[in-house]
Amino acid sequence: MDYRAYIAARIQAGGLSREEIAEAITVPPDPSLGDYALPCFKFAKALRKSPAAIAEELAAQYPADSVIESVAALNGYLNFRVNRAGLAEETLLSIEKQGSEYGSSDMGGGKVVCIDYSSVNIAKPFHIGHLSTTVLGGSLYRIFNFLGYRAVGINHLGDYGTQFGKLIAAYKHWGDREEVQKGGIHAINALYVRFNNEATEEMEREAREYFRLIESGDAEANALFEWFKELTLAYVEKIYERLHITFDSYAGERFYTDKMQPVIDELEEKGLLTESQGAKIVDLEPYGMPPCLILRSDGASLYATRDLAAAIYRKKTYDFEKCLYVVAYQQNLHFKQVFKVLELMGKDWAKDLVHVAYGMVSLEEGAMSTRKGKVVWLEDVISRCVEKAYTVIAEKNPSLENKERVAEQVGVGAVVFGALYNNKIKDIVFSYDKALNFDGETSVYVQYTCARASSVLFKAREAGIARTDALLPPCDAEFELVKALAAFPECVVSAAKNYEPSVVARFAVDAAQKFNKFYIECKILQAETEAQRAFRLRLTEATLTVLKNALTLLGIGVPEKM
RNA sequence: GCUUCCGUAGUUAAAUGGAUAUAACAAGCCCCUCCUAAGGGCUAGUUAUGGGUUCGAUUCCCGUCGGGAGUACCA
Repeated sequence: MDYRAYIAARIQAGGLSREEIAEAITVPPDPSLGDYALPCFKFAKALRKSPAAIAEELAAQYPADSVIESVAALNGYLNFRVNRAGLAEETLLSIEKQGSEYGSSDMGGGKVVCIDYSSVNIAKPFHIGHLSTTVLGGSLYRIFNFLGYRAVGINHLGDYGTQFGKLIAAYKHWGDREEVQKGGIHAINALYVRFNNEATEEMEREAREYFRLIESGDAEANALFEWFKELTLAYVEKIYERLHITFDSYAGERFYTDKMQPVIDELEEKGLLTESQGAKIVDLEPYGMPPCLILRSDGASLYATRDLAAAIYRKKTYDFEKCLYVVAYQQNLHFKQVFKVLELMGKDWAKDLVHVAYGMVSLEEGAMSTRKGKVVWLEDVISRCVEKAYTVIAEKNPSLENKERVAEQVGVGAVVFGALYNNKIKDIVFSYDKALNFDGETSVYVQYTCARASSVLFKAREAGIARTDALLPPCDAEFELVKALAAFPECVVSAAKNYEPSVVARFAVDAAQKFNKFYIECKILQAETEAQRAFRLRLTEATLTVLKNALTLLGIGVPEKM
């Protein structure tokens, strides 16, 4: 039931449409005021009356019924109280019927949303800075699928550039096949770092030559490159598995090597390409932006050139309704330029390209720097969180089976949640202190709440208490919980609309807080009456379902016990 | 310089233009003969600054201050 529409249909005020009234209906800051409220200030001018008077009048006229039980005017607000049992019944039935699908919808109608995220660079291990794009993208992928879209996850590999020439040169000078095979990506990265620190003029020249060899299809150079790529992918896939991240495509920059020329031709045809300082550019001066570089003065393509080709390819291949780029705000200008160039090329779908920008990660001692060794590797953060989880479990619940498995869910969950809980645009200063804190507004809190609920339900089953569709008018704590659960579907929609998984993360904590208040205030198994116990068990089960759905959208597992 | 983002308790943050600005962490104090204390309760403490728009601004606009990012051949 859409309560806003229901209320709006029963109100006539100042010639406003029902939609406008429904839109204006809010939720009061304090539940003791009511469940819904209509601020009457907007009507004051048209009706030439004070908001307070209008509210009084509307309150007197409003036909209370079995859905909206009472109406009261206060401070220019019209406050509505819904029938608690009615809302509870509707919400519980809907959760019970839909189960793990509760909160999903078909609003996407099967339309495609491409999501470009994580985008690993060959030969570069993940540090903590790669976490945001990976888990934000991974969560958006799930959220859009949940809402009936067809999400296409794209890992736009960073597999093109002169750095790979450098890498091969470094390997040729200092590398050892066995060591690299054994050391994997960190061994490769060490070679690259060493090159940047120690390379001579001569080696720089070699690096450029190796890059040329890769480009011209030289067998040996390509074999080395492919080997580095394999080692990189083997490494990231392990991490993706732990984070529950998947992709539908690994088409990276190299994939577009042969797809750039047509774009350049098209730019030329459309008269957008001009020469400046020896380079080919698209002039964006009229739009207040620096030029978009398409070809360097030596004829080589650039980042923007490949992104243009990639966007066109994706539109052609997937016919997306939207294409999201989950990339740090550092690249705001780059995407503004690329999107603008596509618009100038007459691609009407350029408006469907969205740069989902997020904040930067630094360390307490400042910006990360691989060269200076100021770096926090992602796998280290994950292992430390999992270890901490294991330690806590061993201490608090020594008899728990599957300690490793639970520790993995808890530890990984904490890492993921830490990156998804706040607005994505916020910068993050990483610290182990914060990462390892499992108290308060964390995934651990939500998981713990789930474990409590599971435990109650388990004990009920053990005692042979059957599931029922018992319903009672909820008390305050019960009703606050019901309202929280009822809000989940619109939370998911809001998360998708704003490309903001934090909405779901915040929902999970809020619902968990409401459950814990209920859990403390209302005895479930030892309720006073059987009907009360049955209703509370029903509410507990529904809470568990919804919290699971929320955490699943974030890519976080839910242990039954912990 | 220009462009752009950000500025809320000691800290990290929340708040489609709405009522007394909301949580968590840290601090102090309480609560396990009772469904998991990774929990609950209590105390104390916040919108950088000056204008403007509005019945009403943390939110929108302009300025100032402070911080981040970007600003032509890296990605």
